[in-house]
Amino acid sequence: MDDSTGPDDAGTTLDERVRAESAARRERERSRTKQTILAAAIELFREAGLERVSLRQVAAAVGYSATTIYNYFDDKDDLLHHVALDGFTEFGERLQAAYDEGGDAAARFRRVTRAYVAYALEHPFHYRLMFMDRGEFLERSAPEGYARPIDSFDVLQRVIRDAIAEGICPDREPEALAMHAWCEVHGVASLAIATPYLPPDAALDFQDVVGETLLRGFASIARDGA
Amino acid sequence: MDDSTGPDDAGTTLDERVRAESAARRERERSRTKQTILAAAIELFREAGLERVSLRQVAAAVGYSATTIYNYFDDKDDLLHHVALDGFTEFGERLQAAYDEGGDAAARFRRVTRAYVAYALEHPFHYRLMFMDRGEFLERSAPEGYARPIDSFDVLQRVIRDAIAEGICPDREPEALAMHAWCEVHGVASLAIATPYLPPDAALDFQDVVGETLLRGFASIARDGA
DNA sequence: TGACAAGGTTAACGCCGTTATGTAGGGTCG
DNA sequence: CGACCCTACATAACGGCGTTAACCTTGTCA
Repeated sequence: MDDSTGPDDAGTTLDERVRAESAARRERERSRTKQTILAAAIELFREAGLERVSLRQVAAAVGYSATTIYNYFDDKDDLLHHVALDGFTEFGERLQAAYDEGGDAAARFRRVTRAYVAYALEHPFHYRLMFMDRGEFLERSAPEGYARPIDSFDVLQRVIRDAIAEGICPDREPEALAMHAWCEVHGVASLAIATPYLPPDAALDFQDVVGETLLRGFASIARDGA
Repeated sequence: MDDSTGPDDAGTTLDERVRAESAARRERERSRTKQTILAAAIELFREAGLERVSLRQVAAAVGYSATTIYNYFDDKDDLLHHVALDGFTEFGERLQAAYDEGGDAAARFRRVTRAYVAYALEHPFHYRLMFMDRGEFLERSAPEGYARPIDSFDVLQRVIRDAIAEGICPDREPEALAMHAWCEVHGVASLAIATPYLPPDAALDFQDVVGETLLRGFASIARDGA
């Protein structure tokens, strides 16, 4: 907003510039501390999930008292939201990367859905937090600098649009079809994570079969109608 | 086991019979109290989920002190396990009822999968506990008198066997195909429960579409091969 | 009668999230 | 320079949690 921090602004006194510089430095310090706390929370969370993340433990990990966390986050929920946002960002990037490898719609579908399940298996605590325990984080507005969680869903939707364009998917609303695909992959991922009957080792191969069957179903409807 | 409580057993003294009767009565009392506690826990849980179920609150609801719960359950986890078992029983019965309405395999598939999602929507806290938060309960051995959780899965498996028999499903291992169907319905159910992007109102209709597509996919593979 | 077990109690421990309160230090300004 | 205030931390405390230990009461039984 205010650009008085520039070194050669006309109409600003030295005093004003010093003050602005100082405010900016404090802002940076503050942001750095916040990142430090968040990093510690994420590390604890990655290791052992929610049970390990208490304000007291996070604070101890960074050498602060527990109440100091409240200087940087509204409450524990806000801190967890930031942990989730960290997950959404990496998750979105991985889906995007899988999409960007190119190929036809079917190839993209296979890679993106596989990447989806792979992420869940590699980061089960994050996946739980984002899509099972605290799904409401999905539509909580993200602070500046964070990927919108919904972006991951956009990747799925683009895959579907490609598939429609290639005629291997019925010409319905892409949102609904993408939601359909989401149910697929989420079903596989979450059962693998949360129940003993779909062992994580087998889940990726299983996803291949499930995904292929969905492609067959879509193609069948696209060809012969509903 | 011991049938000495019968009124006309030869070789038992009056004393023995009185003692046995008394022991049996104590056993009944004990079981009744346990059921009372469990019922209170289930009621609290149905209303507000895990957050509401603390040993202290359950105890208060039945007029005991918190520590008394430990006379009837190992710990909080054991109590929750029993709450889950209650859910597994009703869940299994509803799937079974849907199966029992008859019809061909496709009709049974539609009804059972729809009943699956319907249960999840009606009892979201129970569904969360059973299949999302504490999936390990699925293979924890159930105490006497409780349905084996796995029985619900058996219903799905029977539907698949019927479908294979009718040729609308590829002739693969029924376990894997049932797991496939499980991923389907669990994906729909759990996204509807846990995330804001699949509204519960729409989930049942959505399941119809998803289920139909799976049938198409299975039929396509059964017809043309993988 | 007297030991004993069963079923209940209260007290306490160490966690937890959160709030109220204090304090040390630097920035701002008369 | 000194008064002030705001920021960034700290400590203490509250109520709630699961759980354990210690105690009491009461009915059973040798």
